[in-house]
Amino acid sequence: MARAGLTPELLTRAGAELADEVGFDQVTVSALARRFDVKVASLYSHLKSSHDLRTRIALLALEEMADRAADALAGRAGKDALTAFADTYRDYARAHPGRYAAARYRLDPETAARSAGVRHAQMTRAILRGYDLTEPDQTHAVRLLGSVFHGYVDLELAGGFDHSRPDSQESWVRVLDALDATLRNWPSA
Amino acid sequence: MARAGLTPELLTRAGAELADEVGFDQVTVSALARRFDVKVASLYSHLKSSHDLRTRIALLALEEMADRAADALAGRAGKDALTAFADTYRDYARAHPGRYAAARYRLDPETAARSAGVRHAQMTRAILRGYDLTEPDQTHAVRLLGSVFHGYVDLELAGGFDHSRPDSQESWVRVLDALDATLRNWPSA
DNA sequence: TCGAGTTGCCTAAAGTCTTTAGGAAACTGC
DNA sequence: GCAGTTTCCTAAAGACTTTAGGCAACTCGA
Repeated sequence: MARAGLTPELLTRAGAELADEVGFDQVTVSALARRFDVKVASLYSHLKSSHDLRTRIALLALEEMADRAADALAGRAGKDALTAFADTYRDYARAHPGRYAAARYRLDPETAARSAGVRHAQMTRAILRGYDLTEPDQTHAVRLLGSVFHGYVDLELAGGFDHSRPDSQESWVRVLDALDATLRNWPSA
Repeated sequence: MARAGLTPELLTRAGAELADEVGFDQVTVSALARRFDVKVASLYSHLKSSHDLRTRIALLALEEMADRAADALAGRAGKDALTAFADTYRDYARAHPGRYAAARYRLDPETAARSAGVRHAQMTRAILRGYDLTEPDQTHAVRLLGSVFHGYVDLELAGGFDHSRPDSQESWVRVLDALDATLRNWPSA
């Protein structure tokens, strides 16, 4: 029988597409096998387990987001950098909801340390260089930014802002305005 | 054979405990049946489906959180109300991670409209009465608060702040300080 | 280019979970 | 105490995960 030419990378990309189409938690080894017209057991030559597949998709999503964020950040500083960064995050989530959910998949500490999650943290700190914060306030601010970005995008994706006025885009802009103001006037302890 | 005396309410409570012990996505009809020493099919006299079980747990969690938040809010205003509200949210999540995850389970619009989620929104608006915001800024602020609370708690629960200094409690306090300052000096459009 | 070794896909099978159908024992109320 | 209802059961089918073992299809050295 002709070989299908599967590789872990190919399966991961297809898994990411599947996630965007049907949701990250609907990504199964079975569904992926179906997509390649191959028996389920065959995939186990390339993937250790269902968890392995999910982890690979998560790492892919983190990489993609970090790459886009890095592009967006190039040559920007201050509020300009803040909004560019935040927008890539939100835009990615809306274009790729399954991948975004994947990026929130719980990784074990070693995997997380080797992931592009580290670059995210570095970029967040880079943005804060445009504001006048020193440790430990900078760390507090990193956590605030992470919370707002993740929280807003997550609620928006869950449909939380769907059926109320004003529309989400408007709130997003105003939330970023508020965040910028907060960073410029960070209250001391 | 003696009856087990199951009811949807009993099963929901047990499901919530199970969620806190093993995680919300590990809550299955099978595991619940095991816990009551009863065959799986028996539970289908009380629950429509696995989705029904999850929905009930979600509604329970939303109720519990709203009740605690209402208690915490009684007699408080301004920053005092803000932190009390935020703390009940975070404390609940840390004490009941499975239930907290359940509260984020996607409900269909009608169910959501009948859920305690509505009370959460009302309480958030009540807190903002202590600040000087009018529509549509109040709505933007509601969304900001929801994002920060949810985002922070979610990241913290995912272990995002585990292995770095300063500890999460300290950041939480400073984030709430910053949020209070933001609301007091909300930037106009 | 041909044989040896490796790899990739297969069948088979066991264990998990969900859900429905249909039956019998245990309750309920008249 | 009997009729009707409810609750739990057995049985079964369908989906997903994972492992074991087999054979065909590649790869490479001689």
